[in-house]
Amino acid sequence: MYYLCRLKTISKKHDTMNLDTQLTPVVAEIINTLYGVQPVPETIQFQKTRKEFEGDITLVVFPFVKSAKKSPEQTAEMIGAKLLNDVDFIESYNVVKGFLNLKIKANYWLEQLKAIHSSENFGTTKPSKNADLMMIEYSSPNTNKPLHLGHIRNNLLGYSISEIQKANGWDIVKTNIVNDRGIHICKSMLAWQMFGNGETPESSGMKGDHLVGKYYVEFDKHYKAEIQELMLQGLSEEDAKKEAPLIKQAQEMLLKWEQGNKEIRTLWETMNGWVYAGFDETYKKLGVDFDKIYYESDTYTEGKSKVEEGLAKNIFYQREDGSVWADLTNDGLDEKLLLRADGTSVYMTQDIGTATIRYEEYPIKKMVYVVGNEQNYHFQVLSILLDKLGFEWGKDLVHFSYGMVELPEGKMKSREGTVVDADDLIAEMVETAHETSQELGKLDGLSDEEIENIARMVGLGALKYFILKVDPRKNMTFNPKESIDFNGNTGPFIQYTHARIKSVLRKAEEQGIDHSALRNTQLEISEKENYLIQLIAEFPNVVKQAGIEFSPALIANYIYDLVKEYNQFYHEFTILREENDDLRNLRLVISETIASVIKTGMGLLGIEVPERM
RNA sequence: GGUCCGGUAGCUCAGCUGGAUAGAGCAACUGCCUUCUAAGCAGUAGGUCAUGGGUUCGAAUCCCGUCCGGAUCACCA
Repeated sequence: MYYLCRLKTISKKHDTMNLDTQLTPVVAEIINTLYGVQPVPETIQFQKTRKEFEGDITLVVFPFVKSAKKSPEQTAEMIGAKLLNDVDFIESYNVVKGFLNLKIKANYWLEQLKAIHSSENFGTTKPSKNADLMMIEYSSPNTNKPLHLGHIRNNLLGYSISEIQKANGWDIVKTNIVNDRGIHICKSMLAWQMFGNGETPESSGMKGDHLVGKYYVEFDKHYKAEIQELMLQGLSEEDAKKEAPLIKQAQEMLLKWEQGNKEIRTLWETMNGWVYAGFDETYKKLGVDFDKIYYESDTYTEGKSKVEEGLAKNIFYQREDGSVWADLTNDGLDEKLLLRADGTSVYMTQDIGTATIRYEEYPIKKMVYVVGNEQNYHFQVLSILLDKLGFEWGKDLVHFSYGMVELPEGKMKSREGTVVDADDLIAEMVETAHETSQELGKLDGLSDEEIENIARMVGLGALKYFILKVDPRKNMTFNPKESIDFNGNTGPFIQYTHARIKSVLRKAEEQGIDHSALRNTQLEISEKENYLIQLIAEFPNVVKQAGIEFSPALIANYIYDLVKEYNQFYHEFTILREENDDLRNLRLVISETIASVIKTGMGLLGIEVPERM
């Protein structure tokens, strides 16, 4: 098992499509010819030429100066001359210190563009019929309170990484394990029984998950009061927490639930039903979904039997009180409880059960858990336990461990009411998007329905992009007042660029311009156009890298770079008014290809892009 | 205390498998709409890459120490 934060990758980040794989063997051959040594493949490193120098791709020659027994400049010069001679698409080279900058012929890039423009699903690999299956678990809510900002990050990451892996040829099953049982669920049930007066989502007009959450808070309030009372009577805080009537009643309720008490089960089903309806609404608004949902109430007993199996095989041991433990001291960890003395299961037991069932139901090649980094230890243990139990996939499970979302004043705390509610946040974003487009007068003349839809896309785009552009492993700060912007490195900026391109393309169509094929690939093109094509050509590598690193942020940052470059181009060049038809068509093809990369890339983040805004 | 993660502009973040003068956005200031959408573009200003060593031709990037922050080490989930 590994944390993604430790994942090392092999491929380079900024390589250009095919180019460095094409050139690497040539360089190896040249080094061999010139200096009589076979270079280690890793020492042949290409990078994108920095903007301040002339060229498209740069070979770092420092690794070869020893075997060349020459200065870096001389070495670079020799290799450059040979490359120019041997490779037909190299136009020229120049040497700066130990850097050999190669300029590639424009024609090479134009041919690339032509191929990209006429290809379908550029940048993504469709899963083949016998593709390996990756199961991705995300969301995994408790059914006692509504979703909040932390869940939003989880959901967006889970959904996006599923799309990204799909684009890398995996067969994906998105799954959700709903934590629908346990003492915390009983707390809200009990509070509702005692103080609810039969309130329902219908009678109160409240969303089901919010209603149940309200009673969870209610429980806590009364529970705390009872603890205070008992402490005044002289009990220690610890004892008071154990002896409070409410907690005892909740435990009693849990016991009844486990025994299948009809009344309790009915209440449980009713209240969970409210919560599910509420969650479905939030998921839908957020645009995330699942292929298969598991419920812990269905899987926890399977965990128990697996643990008992392990006990029988002496993998685990039992204490005098009857509790079952795993001794992980040989793995550098502690001892871990798996079954309580009364035979009830804990979190770990349930995860073992769920994993077992999943592997029975699906031919899983890779199992991914999208869960916060606060549970790193848990997954380390889970991996070892599954391995000990004889599951071959145990040690290979992936914990996609992501950082917490913090507010400017620190961690979100439900007890202090500083939690940012998911539904509220989404509504606010859409509302702001709506106001902004009205202020800008961009949507005049569109139907109310269209305006609503665009506001929804833009508001959600802002939120999603804001969260996904950050490296998932890192904690991030979310300032509700300031964080969400519609300018600069934001979702709306990218969506805007897409809409802008679409507008140009519509006008081209109105004028009857046919740019369906890039006919002339022998054009003189500007540096900006050249660079845009190179950026476009990098897209497939970015998708691949994002898959290897499990990082939607790579996609987000790439699209931003692309869009920023495009806007400069858009400002500097005319497209439709260009008098040279070939050049005009080239610019249309570049624009259209970029619009399509934006759409695909944003799609990998779960963000829609409008045709106009 | 043990283990793990992080510290880059005032703020939010890129860059980190070692490569050229560390980049964006926000906030501040200055320009650019009679021309394909100004949610845009151009510019000014802003840095001891926490800190001290080490490895290297070369370190924000790798190694070690220190400081600061966070997570975790539950018969919670």
